[in-house]
Amino acid sequence: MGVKSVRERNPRGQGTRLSEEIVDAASALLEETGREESLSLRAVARRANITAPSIYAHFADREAILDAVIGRAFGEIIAAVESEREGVTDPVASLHAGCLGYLRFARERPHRYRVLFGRDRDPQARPPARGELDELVGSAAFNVLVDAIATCAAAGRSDSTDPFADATVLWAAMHGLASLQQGLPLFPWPDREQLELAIINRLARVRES
Amino acid sequence: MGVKSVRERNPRGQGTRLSEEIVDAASALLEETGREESLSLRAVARRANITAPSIYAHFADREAILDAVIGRAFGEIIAAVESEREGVTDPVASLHAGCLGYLRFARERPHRYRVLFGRDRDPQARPPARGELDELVGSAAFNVLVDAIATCAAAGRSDSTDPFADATVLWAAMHGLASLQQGLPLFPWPDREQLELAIINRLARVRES
DNA sequence: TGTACATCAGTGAACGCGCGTTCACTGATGTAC
DNA sequence: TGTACATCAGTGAACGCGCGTTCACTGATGTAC
Repeated sequence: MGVKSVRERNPRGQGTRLSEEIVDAASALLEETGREESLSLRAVARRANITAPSIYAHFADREAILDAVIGRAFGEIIAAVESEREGVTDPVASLHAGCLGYLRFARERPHRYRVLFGRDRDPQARPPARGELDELVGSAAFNVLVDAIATCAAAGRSDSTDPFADATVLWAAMHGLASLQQGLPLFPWPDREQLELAIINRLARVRES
Repeated sequence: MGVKSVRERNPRGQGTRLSEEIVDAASALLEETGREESLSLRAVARRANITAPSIYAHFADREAILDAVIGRAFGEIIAAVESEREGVTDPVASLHAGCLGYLRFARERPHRYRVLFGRDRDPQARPPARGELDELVGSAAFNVLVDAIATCAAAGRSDSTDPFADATVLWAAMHGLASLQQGLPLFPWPDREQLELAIINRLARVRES
């Protein structure tokens, strides 16, 4: 603040370094403000200690920065779920671990989670790129959930006869719980873990032990 | 367009008429664009065939217009649910009717639904007013759902032992389904009604007939 | 019935601001000779 | 080893725009006499 510092220039071949620093800055800004619309190109540049035009060497426009932030957040939530499931072999325990990990990510990184499915974006603008992203990375992640339910069913631990449909409702329910809990903190929420397990067990049709 | 028309002035005592026309204009604009941020004070004024400063006689600021739009949408979804349940006496059928009505509203009026729980708003700004609104009208609507489940349980048609918690997860799941279906239209959604009934019956613990 | 006047719904000009994007440029760094 | 030079990451000024909000005002309408 006040001190006018000129950024120390990156060495030659390291064009990607600034590119990553820009996404860092945008992600940090998002985490702070929680508002997608506060990620203006100029605000991101200020945060990265850079002048606004410098960004154009790395991103086509403001929208492209947002795409990069979303892409990174996608990777983060997938990693969070996978790390939670790591080493868990029991099918039901594995389903629980993954789902609880998903919900934990949404709870602990609310702004990052929100940007994944918030969909505040102009529907007119670049639907192809957005669609591709969602289809590819999203469906890959979704298939993990389908498999988890199918594995439970194969092991006789779930009554699911349509793992795809059951995964769909389970995912929708988890998303709804995550969204509402962060949107309505004043609501008198019952015990969180009880809600989460009720959703998982009932929608994945887990057999009562 | 191009034709500069001066608005025909409202008669004396009818100050509320313009007030309603402003909310009309804002709601229409929201329905068209689907983006909360496109409801700029000036855009609303243009849509209402009014100059921007005229709005200040009726609303304190831009945010107040949004509050009015949200308030109206709340009334609309409550009316939609109630009209769907009207005349249905069977407890389970009544629960189904209300929930399907909720989901139908979300599907047919996606932008209005989104503004209810979208929560894209500055968390710093006027949390008290927002909180009041949510607590009062929101919890009244929510209690309808709790009662519906409790009635099913009392009639032996549901195994719910905690209607409040079950209503919470059911609501969250419905919200998630509504949000995702409108956010990810390219997802290969299974049969909609099957999903909806699965969510309702499993989370409200409706007994299989 | 006729006229003067107070009311007040709505206007139009102006302000300062942050925005996205463009353009010509600068100057440290690595390389060729 | 020393020097001239091309590269290119990043700068700084400028553009036009829509925004929220303020201010002094206008002029049709209802009312008091």
